Amino acid sequence: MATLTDVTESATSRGEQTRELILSTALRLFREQGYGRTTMRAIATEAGVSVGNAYYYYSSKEHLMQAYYDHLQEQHRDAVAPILSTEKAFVPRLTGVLRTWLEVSAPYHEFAGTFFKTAAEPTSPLSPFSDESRPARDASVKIFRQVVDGSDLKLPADLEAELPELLWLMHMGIVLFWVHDKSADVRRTKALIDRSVPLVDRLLRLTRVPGVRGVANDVVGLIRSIKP
Amino acid sequence: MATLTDVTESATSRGEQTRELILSTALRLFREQGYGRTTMRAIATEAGVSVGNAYYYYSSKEHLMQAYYDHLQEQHRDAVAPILSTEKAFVPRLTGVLRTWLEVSAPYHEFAGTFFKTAAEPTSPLSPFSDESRPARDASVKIFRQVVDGSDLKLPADLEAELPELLWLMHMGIVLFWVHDKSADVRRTKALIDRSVPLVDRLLRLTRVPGVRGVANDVVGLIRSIKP
DNA sequence: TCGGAGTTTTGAACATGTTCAAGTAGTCGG
DNA sequence: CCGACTACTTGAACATGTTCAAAACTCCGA
Repeated sequence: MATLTDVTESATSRGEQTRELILSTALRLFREQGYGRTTMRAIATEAGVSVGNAYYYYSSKEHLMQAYYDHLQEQHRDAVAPILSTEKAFVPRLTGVLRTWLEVSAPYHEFAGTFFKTAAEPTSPLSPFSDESRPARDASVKIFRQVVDGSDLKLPADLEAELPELLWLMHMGIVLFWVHDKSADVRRTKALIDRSVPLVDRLLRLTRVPGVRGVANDVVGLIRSIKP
Repeated sequence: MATLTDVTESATSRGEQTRELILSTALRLFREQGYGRTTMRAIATEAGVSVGNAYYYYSSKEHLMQAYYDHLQEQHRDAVAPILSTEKAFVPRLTGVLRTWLEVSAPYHEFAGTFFKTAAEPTSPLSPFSDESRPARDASVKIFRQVVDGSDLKLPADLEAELPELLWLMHMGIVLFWVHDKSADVRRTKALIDRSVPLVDRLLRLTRVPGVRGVANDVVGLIRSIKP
């Protein structure tokens, strides 16, 4: 609960407490019964407010999820800090960041599917590509920029500039895999991380090989050309 | 209409006509007003049946979309045949297949977002990774297998075996990009295809370079290890 | 203290996907 | 032709996200 109230600066107007009460109740119910089975009526009742009041603070059920996403984001950023400040090698840095995300998100694995469902819709404000979630996305990319900058990697400047976003994309891919991962203790996702990170490392270092550098340049050019 | 009725073998039982009437009405309304704004009541009314009857044939609104997806699949397979039988070089083969998908799907671009939204949910039968959509997925992968097999590519056997699925994955990525592409005439998606295909081609041919082959082998190993 | 402006709260009403018990119609063995 | 079995059809009822007009509350200046 404390983590939730910490998030916003101390109550600015009357309703802040109600807002947070609704949010924490919603997150709890989402976790306990899944997103689909949690009704707005249930959230309102459990929080001791009316349905209309819940809508006064969160204009839709999806927006409650958006709030969850921001919450997750902050937890991840905090949990990752010690790794980034101690570890210097690229592989453990990236592995650590990705596995930490797994840990932070674990309680929500079951209902995460529904989250990414709505996130996949381009018109949804929850889409990871939407303007509305730019702050969260930028914050996430920033983490990967730290992964790159603080590491022992030596890369061509242009590739290094694009790399954080590419790693964020990789992260999104892993999240997609995780959402579908039904193995015990998400073993398969963990395996994916542990095996793909060293591979990325090798690939990146390969960019020094003459024949490969050309392709790498093309990749960078492609990325740049399709950016909005 | 013809394409729709062709799909299933000639009427096996009484209700087949009704089934197809409902489907074609639904697809038309989806196209005309978008998925979200098309109500089941509207579909039923327009098709001249009751709401309950629509549910007798399609157990949910999502299943109507599943039917649309199958329909699209078949159109793509047919439209792609001439390319696969004439073109021999890998780059134009793959480019042709991907751009043809764009053409076939163009009328549905607007409401495709909603489609892929539900498709992204792992528990949905519409998920491209679900058992229920395995037939459609296999059919799609098969197209990419033809792209590889009929081309001038010379690759290590294990990589060649995995390549069709990898290309299908690439296709999914492009679809995701397309869904979010708001540029006129989906120019950006077309650019993505035209630039990324030659890049893939170069990457694949690079696997002959000694230093690269090791990485390629690891990629193949990784793919295999995470398959369910 | 009073009145009003802004903020918060309420719950009934609405829209729409979905279910279901009941009805209808075609079909087949006798 | 009859009865019954299956296939099909119906529409009212239900569940739940969302809206909204009205009420309640808070705060502040006169």
